Amino acid sequence: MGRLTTTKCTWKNKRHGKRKDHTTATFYADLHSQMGRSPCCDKVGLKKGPWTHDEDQKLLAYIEDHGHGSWRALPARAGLQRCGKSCRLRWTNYLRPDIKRGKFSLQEEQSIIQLHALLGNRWSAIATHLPKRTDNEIKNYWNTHLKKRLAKMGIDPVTHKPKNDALLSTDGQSKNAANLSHMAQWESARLEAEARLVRESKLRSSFNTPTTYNLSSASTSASAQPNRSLDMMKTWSSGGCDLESPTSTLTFSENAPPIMTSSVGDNLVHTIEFAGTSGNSSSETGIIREEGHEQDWKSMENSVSFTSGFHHDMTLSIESAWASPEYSLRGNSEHVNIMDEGFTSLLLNNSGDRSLSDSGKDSDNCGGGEEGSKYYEDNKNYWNSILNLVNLSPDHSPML
DNA sequence: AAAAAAAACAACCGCTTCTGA
DNA sequence: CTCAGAAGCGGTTGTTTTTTT
Repeated sequence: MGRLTTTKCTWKNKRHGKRKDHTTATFYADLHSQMGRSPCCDKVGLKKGPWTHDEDQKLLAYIEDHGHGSWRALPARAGLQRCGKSCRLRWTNYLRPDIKRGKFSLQEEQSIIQLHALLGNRWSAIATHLPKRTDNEIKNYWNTHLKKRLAKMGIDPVTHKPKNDALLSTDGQSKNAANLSHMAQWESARLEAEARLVRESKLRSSFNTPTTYNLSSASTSASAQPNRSLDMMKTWSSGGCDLESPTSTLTFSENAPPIMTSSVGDNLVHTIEFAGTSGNSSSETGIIREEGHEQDWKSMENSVSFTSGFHHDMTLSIESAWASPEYSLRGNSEHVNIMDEGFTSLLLNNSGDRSLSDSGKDSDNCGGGEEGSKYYEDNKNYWNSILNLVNLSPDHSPML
């Protein structure tokens, strides 16, 4: 078969790309400890590789009775021939009762993409906003599904911009992209702080509880946190043209209606409904926003055309972007405009029947003309959508 | 039906960060 | 303030499963 046939006793040195046999690995581990870096645990005689059902049961039973406490000490106490780190990973990524497994919904995928555009490969931060999903699962899903799809569309999965974006070096769009990037950095920092607060809250809430794992207290502790997020972003967004980030000139206008609301569902807490039209547009195009949407996207490939303009529903715009081969293959002017804007900009285009050729023009000055203000209106809407997304999250995020 | 290739994902490794003494 | 241990985190590997040839 075509499976990889590397032997079980070899491993690859990541830094040097060389394979070493297990003996050599052990030697290097010993060397490491002699050089001052101690191994995470005594690996002699410890089992590696896939967990058996029996091991899972032992770990589950132990944690149910005693909590995990010290991971290092846990394996011996639980009667497992594993290192503590392996136990922690198994628990965190697989056995924990408050994690959801199975296919990602379309909404979850969109959240991942949005958050990745903001945060990059910071999977734990992203996972904070995707309840019941682990960072490892999100990371795997990104690497095996989403990244490839973006690449297929000609979008750089790292920057979320078209791969030919290098051509746009001096115009307003590039400046705007830089502004978005600056804001993303700020938001990223904020999310980190927020996650820290949540962790602290968790610690506080569990301070008086026995070592036994308590799902209910863990999962609700974040709710007790006052919603203190996004103060800075709100300050930005409320300040109009006079307010700037330390480095950005991106501004917002006031009094725009929110474009995104959220609801809490059984399967997905952050169901993102964009203002007004999601239901209609879904039914119009036969999109099913649930499990198995991969099929739906494929089926859309032959039915969605960008020549008709953007849909009211931002969600649909994204879906269309995913699904339409024309999007990535056509070479006409409309296509160029879309590609110039980039994938992230697709998220901005939620404002009705706006034509493609209007997008992204004359946007470097604040309030400079109708199109410019429209453009900033869209930017504001985009960031509002992100704000809503992250604002809602702490109340529903699982404790990690 | 068999082989090969691709996809999927659990688990590992090692660096970084946090925490408490 | 410093240090060591513990835990967190992200990149990567390796095995299994599924799809294609």
